[in-house]
Amino acid sequence: MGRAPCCDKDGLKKGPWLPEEDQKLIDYIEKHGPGNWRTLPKKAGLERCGKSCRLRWTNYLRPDIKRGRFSFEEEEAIIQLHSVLGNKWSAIAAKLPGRTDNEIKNYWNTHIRKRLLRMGIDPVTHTRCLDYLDLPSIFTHSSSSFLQNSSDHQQQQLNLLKLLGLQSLVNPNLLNLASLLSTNQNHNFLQNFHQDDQLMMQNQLINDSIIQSTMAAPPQEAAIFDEMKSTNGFNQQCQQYTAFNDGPPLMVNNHQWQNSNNNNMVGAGVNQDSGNYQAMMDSLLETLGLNNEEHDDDLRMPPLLSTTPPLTTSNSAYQPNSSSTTTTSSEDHEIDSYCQNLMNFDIPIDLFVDNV
DNA sequence: AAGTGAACCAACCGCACCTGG
DNA sequence: GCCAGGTGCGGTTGGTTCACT
Repeated sequence: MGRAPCCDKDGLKKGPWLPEEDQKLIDYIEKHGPGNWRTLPKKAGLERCGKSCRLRWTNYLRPDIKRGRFSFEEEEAIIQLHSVLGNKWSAIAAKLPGRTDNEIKNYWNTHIRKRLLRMGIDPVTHTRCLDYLDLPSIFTHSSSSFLQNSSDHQQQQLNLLKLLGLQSLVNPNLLNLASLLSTNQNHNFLQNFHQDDQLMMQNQLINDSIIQSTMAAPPQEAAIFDEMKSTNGFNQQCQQYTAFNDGPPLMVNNHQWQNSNNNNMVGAGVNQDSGNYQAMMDSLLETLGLNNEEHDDDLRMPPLLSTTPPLTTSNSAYQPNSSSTTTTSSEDHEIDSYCQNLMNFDIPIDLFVDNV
């Protein structure tokens, strides 16, 4: 049995609202308040369905609606909130006074989403896109620190395939968790909160991610995450790790946990911390009766998530200095670089986020 | 000036959740 | 606990405007 329609649509008007209709709706709501949307149209003398009236009021006629172009600050808030909340437009709108979910959604789809794509950033995951079909240019991308760190071409290719394997084979939920725990994106992002808020939010994000991952993960992975949740000091150790390291930890040689940015692996503290992380993961696996050789693929951290220099090689990726790509206006250029900064989470959003 | 395609955005649609009987 | 109505939300559509040829 299907649901009954929200109202009898026979004879009801659809399409754009006329000024007279707007005025009737405004007059009625100012006098009686929004109330029951189903009965409102009849009482207000409108030949519209209640749903249409509600939408017109909430998206257009409400007195507190701010109209006009989105400011840089608003755009910044939208991107950052979207990275945390996803397509929860109403939740995002709740953090931006005067803006409606519909308006934000439209602005995202028509402006921000395209801009991020042009910059080679996946607007869904907020991580860099990698065009797997353009492998030759990846192999010849000499500016990549990943390749610079390898000694010979064969090793470079081997590492690259390993890298791609990490990106494509690991459970996406694990990647999310891994990036959450370890990337400097989130470190910088969290850095901008007061310490208490920071700890609270980071724990919340970690717990949410673990819950989400556990729900979607196969039984063995679920068991690992249950253990992670119950392991004393796990969150604290992750925070310590991200506080000292620029990039996500990597599992190398099946046994060693290592900072992804080898150049920074020189300080004693950093090495010590890397060792702590490794010890943590090793003890966790041992507790579960697992060992690294058998399960490292499941727990390896993704090296490409945010910390490595741009490895995006898609033909459509935004390349500011490339003459072969479509040129953008200076304004777009400016906004693009602005967005690039946003993706590093260097700009505080605490003005917009009370509690996430 | 006319034609065409892209961009924009208000509005619609269908689903899911909430709530009261 | 079940059901139906009310409401909110996210995805999509289609009309209008703009830019380009």
